[in-house]
Amino acid sequence: MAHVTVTLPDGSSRSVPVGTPVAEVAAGISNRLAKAALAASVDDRLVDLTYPLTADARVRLITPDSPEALQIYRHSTAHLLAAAVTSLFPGTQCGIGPATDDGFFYDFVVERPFVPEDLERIEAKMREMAKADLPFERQHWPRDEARQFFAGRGEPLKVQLIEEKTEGQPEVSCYTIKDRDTFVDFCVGPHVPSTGRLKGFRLLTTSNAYWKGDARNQPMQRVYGTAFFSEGELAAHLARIEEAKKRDHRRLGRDLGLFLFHPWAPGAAFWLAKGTRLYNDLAQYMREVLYPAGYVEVKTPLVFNKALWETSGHWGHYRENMFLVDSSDGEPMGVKAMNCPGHMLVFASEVRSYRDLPLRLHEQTALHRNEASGVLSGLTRVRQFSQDDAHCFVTEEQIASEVEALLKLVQRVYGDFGLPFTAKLSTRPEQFMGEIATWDHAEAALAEALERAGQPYTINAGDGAFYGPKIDFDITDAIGRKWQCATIQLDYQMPERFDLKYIGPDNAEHRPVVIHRAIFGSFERFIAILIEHFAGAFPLWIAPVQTVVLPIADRHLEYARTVAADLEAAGLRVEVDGRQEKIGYKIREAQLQKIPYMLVAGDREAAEGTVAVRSRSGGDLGARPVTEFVRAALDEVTTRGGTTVAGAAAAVAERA
RNA sequence: GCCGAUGUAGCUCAGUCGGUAGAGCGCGUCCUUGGUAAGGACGAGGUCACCGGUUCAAUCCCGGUCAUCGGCUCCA
Repeated sequence: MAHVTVTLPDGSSRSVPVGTPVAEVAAGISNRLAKAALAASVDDRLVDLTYPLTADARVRLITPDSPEALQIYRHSTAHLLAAAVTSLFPGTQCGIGPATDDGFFYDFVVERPFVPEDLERIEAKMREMAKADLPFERQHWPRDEARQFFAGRGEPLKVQLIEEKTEGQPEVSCYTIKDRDTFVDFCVGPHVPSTGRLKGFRLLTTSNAYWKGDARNQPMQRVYGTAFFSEGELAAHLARIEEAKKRDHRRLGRDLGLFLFHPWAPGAAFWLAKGTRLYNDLAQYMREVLYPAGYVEVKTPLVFNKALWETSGHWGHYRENMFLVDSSDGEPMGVKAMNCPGHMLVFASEVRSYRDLPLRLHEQTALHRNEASGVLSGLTRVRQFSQDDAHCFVTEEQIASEVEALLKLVQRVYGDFGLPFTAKLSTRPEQFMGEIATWDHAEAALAEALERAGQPYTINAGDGAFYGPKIDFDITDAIGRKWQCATIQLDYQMPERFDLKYIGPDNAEHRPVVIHRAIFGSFERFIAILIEHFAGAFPLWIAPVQTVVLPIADRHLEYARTVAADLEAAGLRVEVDGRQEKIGYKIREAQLQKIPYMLVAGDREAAEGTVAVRSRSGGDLGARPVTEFVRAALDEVTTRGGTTVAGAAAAVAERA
């Protein structure tokens, strides 16, 4: 019998008869591997364990530890869901059911929307089918036969998928799960060998979706679920969802008196006293970072003539997202949705020399974008917001060094907030403007800057903006969620549209390049992230109220006010809780407001010029002279104590 | 914008199978002056989101509007 040679990841190889399923290769290595294997990678293609080896190949078994494993496992769980649904609700049409970042979903066409009780029934059916350990069987069908089969079953969506995905192929693959009925799904796979492998899953919610995500198409019911290899990991994930709910900035924003929303201004926050404090402090922090880095701050108009937006190109592409207002002469004007066009006008307002470059314009004024009503959400998706926006006008040659400086700013700012982050370089998309040589040069400049700044990054090929490549940053918060905040985008188009020029050393006109960049992104969104990251327990240096003085009895109120005045004079943000309540009550309130330090003032303290310090996270620290506390607190502010991820985790551990 | 759900006191929520409503917390007054996470008594708060319809009667049923929440990106 003919043999093929299998090469394993460790470089070793072995010879097996032609047609041997990869599962047997696993069995030949070890029992443990055979039991753990879910699928395999053959010459970098993911396949089932039943896949027969017909040629020499590199083979890697996929086990729960493999990077691809969870995705396969979740996709199989989605199939199990579909099998359960079609079994319980005959006549249901299936759409698609992919794995997602933290679970899976499957879309169905059903008679009536699912209710929570349906989910319970479906999940119970899934467990029953998992317990029965039914095999996922792969079949190869002639394409026409498959089309007829699904058409005959009243599954036109599957027919459509077959037509779109397998054009020109003689055969298509389907997977079956045989229960009382046989569930058949058109699917490229791979899948785990049998339903018995699926354990830690849970259905979460249902929602509406459309076929192919297009509202003009067939409405469908989407069932979301999540799945992990073990019950323990599943429980941890569900706990994380609960934790995220507790940290929801919309709830904390109200509880902590930071901001509110009103139905009469949808998508626009009212910043209350404490929230404004935080907002302004962040704005000031950013100025203190940017001014020494050579930025100048400007304020440009909020409302512009149509001509500006026509020149920038936004009138054609972005108008439906802009608020338009009438002017006295009847011409519509656009409320600004971004600062760049205004900054182009600032640049163009003078003759610029190469000696003036880089010119860095920073702006924090409000922007408005008319987001669809259904997408508004807390501070993370709003209609009115401000960015820590800036545009750097540079020469072609300055790109790399300017971006390197920017990367260092990003590293510094996220470091100050204790937020870990990753960078990704997005390169030329299929639809792009300009010359390929220019793009190549720009991408090389960005890569060079990343290397020089010592910034690890991944490449997101083809994901750049049509006007230039970019670097995006994802920060990871205290409970592991990723948020895209900072961005650095090269733009060759906007200078072109506004016919920007500078005079070079050769005394000729040249076109500058614009770098759009933001580090926080928007103040609104960044504050939302900070609230959720710190669970509302801000480190001292950004806490809107840093200390509260708690007099024990009325006779200590005067002393408490003296203490507060001292703290305030030292630059600390302080309140006095002079209400006629017991000290335990005041402490409880201060803890719930997540105020970093509580200073108890009674007879002993008033007599000795001390305060009894209680820390939000560390409890009673004992009496200390006021001056000593001030010194320690100011030191903590300067060093940004409590900002690290570990500090945030400690804050979480505090009683909620 | 689309689909679904929700909207009752400042907050969290009960409730009314159609007869205009309640709790806890918070708030106010009084008593209490208390030493590290809730002292006590009394009291004030509601056009039951808004507009319209059905009805003798609507917070409840019907229609519309607004807002909020979950989705609407994940492509065998």
